[in-house]
Amino acid sequence: MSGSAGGGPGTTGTADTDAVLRALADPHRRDIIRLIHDTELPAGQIAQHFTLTQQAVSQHITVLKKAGLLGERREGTRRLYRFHSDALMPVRDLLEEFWPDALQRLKRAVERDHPKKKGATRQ
Amino acid sequence: MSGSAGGGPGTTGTADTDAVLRALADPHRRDIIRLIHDTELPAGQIAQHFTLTQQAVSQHITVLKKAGLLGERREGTRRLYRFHSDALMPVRDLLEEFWPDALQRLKRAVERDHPKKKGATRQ
DNA sequence: GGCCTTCACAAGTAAATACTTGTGAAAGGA
DNA sequence: TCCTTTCACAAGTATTTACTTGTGAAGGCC
Repeated sequence: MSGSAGGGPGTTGTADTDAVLRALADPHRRDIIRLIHDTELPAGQIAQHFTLTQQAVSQHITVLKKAGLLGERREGTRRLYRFHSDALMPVRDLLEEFWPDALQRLKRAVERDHPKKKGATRQ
Repeated sequence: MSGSAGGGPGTTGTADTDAVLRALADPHRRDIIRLIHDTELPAGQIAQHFTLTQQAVSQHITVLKKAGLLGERREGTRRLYRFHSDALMPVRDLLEEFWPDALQRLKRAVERDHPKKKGATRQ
């Protein structure tokens, strides 16, 4: 059996899976992730990139945070957010379960794009 | 820029991505996919596996079908459904974009589990 | 102290979602 | 032909979602 990240009872992390997939199923939230994918950013700067209100973006951030996709670090009055890639485990597990062949293709794609990098796994 | 599956204007298939992720973000629908993952099944038999009404399951099937995750084949009064793994492309692309390291791990996992299988990609 | 800035909490609203019951179309068997 | 099976369409409802405006708490600067 694969993943089983959380410590919840029941089956293999269905609650997590739900939260993560639903969090990702919104273009605004995916854009937020893109913004802070490698750069840590304060909430205000994230909000500036959208036509939404500051509060709306804050709510999106909350959804992402509850799904485990965002980490928060307070610095004075500001709150800096960064992406938590580990939370994508349920998505990976789902792909692995539903479409194992995709992994073979991905493997080849990765080998083509990142020729011979070794053990670059962070965290 | 990765995938870009569809032929739409705008960015990289956001509409598809939304539909697929939202379709997957429901445990009932994921169970439906598990049921027909390798076996083709008529709607009625799918419905029997749930405590929901036949109509509710039919609605879930419609959602999955609209997301491209299910294919329909009519045979007499019955409608047989099968899983369309290609529709998971947006999910794969998302993983690739957001978590490239995961692919490295998957690659290793696949190599461990399927020692030296070659080009087993169906479709 | 007062006054900014940064940001989330609260409440309200329109639309979407996940169901229910009721019904009828499509196909096959008597 | 009528009758049954299989299944989606229709309409109604409760809950959730994606936003809005209003507000107040937390911290830094004068």
